[in-house]
Amino acid sequence: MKNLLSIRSYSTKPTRHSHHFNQLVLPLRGVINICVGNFNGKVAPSECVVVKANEEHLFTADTEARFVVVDMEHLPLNISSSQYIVFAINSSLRSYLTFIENQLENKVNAQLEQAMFEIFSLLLAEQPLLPKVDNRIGTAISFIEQNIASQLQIKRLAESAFLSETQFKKLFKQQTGMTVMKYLTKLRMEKAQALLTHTDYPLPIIGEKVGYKEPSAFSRKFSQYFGLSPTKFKK
DNA sequence: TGTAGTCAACAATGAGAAGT
DNA sequence: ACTTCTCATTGTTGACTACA
Repeated sequence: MKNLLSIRSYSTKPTRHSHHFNQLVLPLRGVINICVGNFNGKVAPSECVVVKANEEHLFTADTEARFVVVDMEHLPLNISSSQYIVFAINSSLRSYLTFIENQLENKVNAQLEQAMFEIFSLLLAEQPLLPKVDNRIGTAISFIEQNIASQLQIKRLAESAFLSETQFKKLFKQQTGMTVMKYLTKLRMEKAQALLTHTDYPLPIIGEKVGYKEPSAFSRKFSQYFGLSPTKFKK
C-alpha cells in the first residue's frame, strides 16, 4: 500500500465499494454527496470525511467540485479513535489543502509528495475533531480567524452568522463546546504563542496582531492563560 | 421548537501609574 | 522595554420569559 495524495473532481467509482486502506475526502470547492456508515449527506469545504478501511461507501460530486483524496494505511490516533465520520477541519489544514492542490497540479516530485503526505498526517493528528458545525457558526469561525487582530464584538460575529446575539451565543456554545470569548481567547493565545516562538516582533506588536490594543491587557491575559508572562515564555 | 428580549452577575478591557 | 497593579467602564454570559 502506497500512501497517496490526489486531487479529484468526480468519483472514479460511482458505485458502492470499499478498499483495504483508509481514505479521507476533503472538499476544496463545491459539495460532495457521500454515503458511508450511518452517514448519508453532503460534505462541504472546511470539512473532512473519514472512510475507514474495508468500509463500504459511495460518493458523487458535481463536475465543478474539487476535493483532495488521501489514501492512508494508518490513521492518526485522534481520527482512528473518534466516532466522527465527518468533522470540521482547522484553518491550518485548510490552507495546507490549497498548497497541496497547487503543488499536485503543477509538479511531479515523489520526494516532495512524500513530505507533503507526512505534513498532512501531522496536521491531521492535531485536528481538534469538532463535529460538523452549523454553517452559520462555521461562517462566524472563519470570520474570527480572518479578523483575529480586530476588536471582535459578539454583535458583529452574530451578524456575520445571520443570527441574533442570543441565538448566536447559544448555538456557538452548543456547536463548539465553549463560549465565544473562550474560543476567541484560545485562538489569540495560540497565535501569540506562535509569534513569540517564531518571530522577533516586540510584545506590543504581538499584542496588536492578536487583538489587544493595550500591551498591559495582552500581558495580563497571556499570563493568566499560560501561567507565565510573554517575556518569560520567550526565554 | 426555534427565536428573541431582559437583566443581574461576572469578566474583560483600556488607561494610567509605579516598579523592575 | 516590559510587568503588575488599580479603577472605571464596557461587554458577555446564562437564566428566564415571551412569542410565533
